[in-house]
Amino acid sequence: MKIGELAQESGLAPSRIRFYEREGLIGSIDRGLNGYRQYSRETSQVLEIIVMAQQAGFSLDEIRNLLPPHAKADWSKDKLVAALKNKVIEVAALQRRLSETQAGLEAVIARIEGTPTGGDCFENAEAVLADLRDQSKAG
Amino acid sequence: MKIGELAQESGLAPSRIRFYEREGLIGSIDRGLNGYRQYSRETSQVLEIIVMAQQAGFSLDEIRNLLPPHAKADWSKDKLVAALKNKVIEVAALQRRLSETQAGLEAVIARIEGTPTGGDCFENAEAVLADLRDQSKAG
DNA sequence: CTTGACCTTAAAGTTCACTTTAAGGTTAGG
DNA sequence: CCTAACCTTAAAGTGAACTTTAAGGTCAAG
Repeated sequence: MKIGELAQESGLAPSRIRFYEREGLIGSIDRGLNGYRQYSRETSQVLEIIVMAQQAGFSLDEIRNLLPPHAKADWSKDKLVAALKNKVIEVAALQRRLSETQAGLEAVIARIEGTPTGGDCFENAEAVLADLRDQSKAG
Repeated sequence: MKIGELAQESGLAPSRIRFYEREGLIGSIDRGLNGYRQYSRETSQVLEIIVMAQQAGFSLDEIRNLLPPHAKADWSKDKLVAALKNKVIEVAALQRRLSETQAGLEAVIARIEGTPTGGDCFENAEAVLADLRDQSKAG
């Protein structure tokens, strides 16, 4: 699979895939005799994980440190299981970060909406809205 | 409240607060006779909303369009809450996807650990990769 | 055997979201 | 009065994450 096809499949620009290679997020890959990169289908999995991790708020630096042994397909059973378990850990990390984001969003929504029974929250929301309104008028 | 105090309270650098003002995320505020900015206590909550929205993946451009009053007095609460809830749904979808990935990975690990260690490691790897592919497409 | 769509590299450019700098004005404490 | 710690501005600088450009090599079709 050449870089254009991988780009098509993954939805990422070829320049971006080459950039990730330069940055060490994906390991070095096979080259054909012409020097063209030859990718395995596994690579689009890796790209997918990178994109998801980014959406969860990880920097490329964090993602690089999160995906350590991008050893190539010299798959022994142990290596394979180790790599997969690594992925499990990494996915769990993404989930934790997303949960935090989720909780933060819910908290903000609750404060803005105000709760029917909580006078404190309502008062808070009113204050927030009043402040927003004041600042908007002034600007 | 001067900008340094607001910075202290909100955890944002003064330069960042001025930057948000320049960018139109917070309206221009009162100035003392000396020209110093005078903030109300609620401003730190506006900043909190901005930071939370950023963590949820909103760009400053999106946040700016979310906050100011383009129309009348009914401008922001519904719009803002709707956008935030939309983001919650997006994040939840991402989490579901990750849960599926997680379950798939664990199933694959269990399967590999339950197979005998024969000479067909490569065959195993191929089967595993096929599983991963199916998993990602099902998600 | 040329055309055009691919691929290669290194290097420079872009956008976003800030921060730092430069040059100054203000205010509280000794 | 002096100093230090605040505040002001405009403009330049930074780092992350890419993209674009320049200059060229490869390859299938006509």
